[in-house]
Amino acid sequence: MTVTHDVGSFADDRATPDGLLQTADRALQVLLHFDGLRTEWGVTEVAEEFGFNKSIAQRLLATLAHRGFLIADPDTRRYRIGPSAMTLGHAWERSGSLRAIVDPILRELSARTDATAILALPDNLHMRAVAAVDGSSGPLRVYPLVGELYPAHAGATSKAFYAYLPAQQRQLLFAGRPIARFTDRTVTDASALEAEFLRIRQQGYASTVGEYDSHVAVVAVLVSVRGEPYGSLSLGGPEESFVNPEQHVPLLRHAAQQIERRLTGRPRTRKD
Amino acid sequence: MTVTHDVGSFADDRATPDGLLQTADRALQVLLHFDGLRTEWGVTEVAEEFGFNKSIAQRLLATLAHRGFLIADPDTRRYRIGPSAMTLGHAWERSGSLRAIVDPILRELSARTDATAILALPDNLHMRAVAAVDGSSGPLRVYPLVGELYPAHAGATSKAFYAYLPAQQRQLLFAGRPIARFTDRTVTDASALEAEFLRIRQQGYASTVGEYDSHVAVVAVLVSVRGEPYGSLSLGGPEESFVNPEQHVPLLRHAAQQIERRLTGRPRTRKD
DNA sequence: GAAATCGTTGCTAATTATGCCACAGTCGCG
DNA sequence: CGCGACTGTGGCATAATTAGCAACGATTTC
Repeated sequence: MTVTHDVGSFADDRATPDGLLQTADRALQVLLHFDGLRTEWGVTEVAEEFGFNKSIAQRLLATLAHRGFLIADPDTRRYRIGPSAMTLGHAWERSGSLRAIVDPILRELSARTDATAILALPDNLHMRAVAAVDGSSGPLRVYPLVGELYPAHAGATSKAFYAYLPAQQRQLLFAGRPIARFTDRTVTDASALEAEFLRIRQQGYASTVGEYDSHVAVVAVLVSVRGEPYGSLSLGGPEESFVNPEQHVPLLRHAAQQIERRLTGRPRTRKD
Repeated sequence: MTVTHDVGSFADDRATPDGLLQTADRALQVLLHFDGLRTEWGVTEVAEEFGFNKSIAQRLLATLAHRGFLIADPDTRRYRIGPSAMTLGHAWERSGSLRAIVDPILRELSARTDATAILALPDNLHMRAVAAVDGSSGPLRVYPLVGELYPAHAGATSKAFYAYLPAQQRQLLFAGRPIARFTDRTVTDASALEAEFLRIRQQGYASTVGEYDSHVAVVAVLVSVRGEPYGSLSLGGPEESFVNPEQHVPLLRHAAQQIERRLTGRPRTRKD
C-alpha cells in the first residue's frame, strides 16, 4: 500500500479564499475554536492565536456574543460558548442531514465488506459514533452503536483521527492523564502511541485488533473536511471472520472522500 | 396586573450596534435563521428577507458554507444547516453552561413556590424542557422532565413563548396543520388560540389548567434574549394544591430577567 | 424553444474594518 | 496599601474590504 495520504497538510487554513467575506470568515473561524480542547478564550489570547490585532479580536468576540454564540463571563471577561450554539445543534439534529448523507454510504460499505461501518466524530476527548450500519451476517451482531464513545487512544476508529491532530494538541490530550487499559492489547505507553500515530499517517490508515473490544478487528481512515481532520470512518468485525481488514482500505478511502464531498456541499462550479 | 411587557418590541434587531462588525454580524444573523421554521434558504431569498444585495447574500452563504455551518445542496443550490452546527451543539452540551446558569434560579423558584419550575426552549414546532426542578412537596412528583416536548398550542409553557412570535411565523406554524386535542380543555380553534395569544401579550403571562396534562395548573412567562423571544419559564403543580398561580408572576418575571441577563452575558461596561 | 429566474463573478465607489494609540479597569506584587 | 503589569475598551485616520451594479451562464418554467 503506497502513501497516498498528504501527511502534514493540515495547517488550518486561516486565509479566506477569494470571493468570501473575510470578516465573517474570521468570526466563524474563531467560533469553531470554542471546542473540546479549549473552552474559554480571552481577547488577547484570540488575538495572539490568530494573529489579529487586539481590537479586532475584541470586536469579533463581541459580535459573536451579541448574537448569543458566545457569552462573556462578567467577572473574568473571558468568553465561553453561548446558547445560540444549542439552537444550531438542535437545528442540525432536526434536519437529519447527517443520516441522510452518511447512511447510504455506510450501507454500501457494510454490504460490500460484510463488516460494521461506523462514522465517528471527535467529542470532548473521545470519539463518538454518530452513524453506523451493522454487518449483515455472522453470529456477532453489534448492538446499538450510535452514540457510543470510544477513548482517544484505543482502537483504529480513534487512532485514525487522532493521528492527524497537530502534535501539540495531542499532547494536551494525553499529557498528564493516565492511559487507560481495556484489553491486553491496549497500547498504554505514550511514546509507543506516538510512534503508532506516525505510522498511521505514513500508511494512511489505522488497523487494530482487540485494543478496545477483545477479538474485534477494525480498520479505519481519516475523514477530513476542507483539509482539516473531521472524523473517522471505520470497518469492524470479529477477529476470526473479518480477515485481512487492510484489503478494504481503498474502499474506505473512497467512501471517506464521498462523505467529505457531501459534507462540504459547496455548489459545483465550472472548475469542478 | 398591569401591562409591563413591551408588546411588539420584537422586531429582530437587524442593525449592527456600534463597535461591532457588520459583516460578521450579518453572517451570524443569517445563520440563526436556519431554524425550525425555515430549514432551507436560497441566495435570492436571503437577499430579500434581509434586504441585502444578491451578491452579498451569496457571499455570506458561501462563507458560512466554507466553514461548514451550512451545506449547499449541489442540485438545488439551496443551503441547509451544516455539520459545524453539530460541533457547536456538542461544545455547548459539554460546557454545561445552561445547567450552571439556570439550575440555581429554578431551584430557588421551586423552593419559594413549592411548584415545579421548568425552562423550555422552542425546538422545531414544540417547546422542549431543557432544565427543570421538581416541586419538593406534595404527593404528585413530576417524572424526568428534562428533554420532554410540549406541543406549541397547549399549556402555558408553550403559549407564553408562541404568543410573542411574529403573527406571520405563528401562522406558518398553525396553518394547515390540524390542532391536536389532549384534554377536554385543549383549545383547538385557531382563532380562539390567536385571541388567547393576544391576551397573553397584554397581561404579560400565560396561565392554563389542564390543557395538556389533566389537572395540572401552569403559569408561565416569556424569556427573551436581546429583545427576541427565546424560551419560557414556567411553574406548574397539581390543580388542587397549586392555588392561585398568578400570584407568582412577579417572581417568575424576576427569574426570567435573571436568566436573560446571564444568558446574554455581555461584559459590564461603564454605562451599566 | 423561448423567457424568466437563479446563482456566480469582475469591477469600481464607498463604506467598513483595521491598526495604532491612549485610557480604564483588574489583578498581583512588593 | 499603592504601584506596576496586564487585559479589555474605545476614538480616529488610513487603508483595505465590502457593497452594489451589471453582465453572464446555467437551470427551470411555461
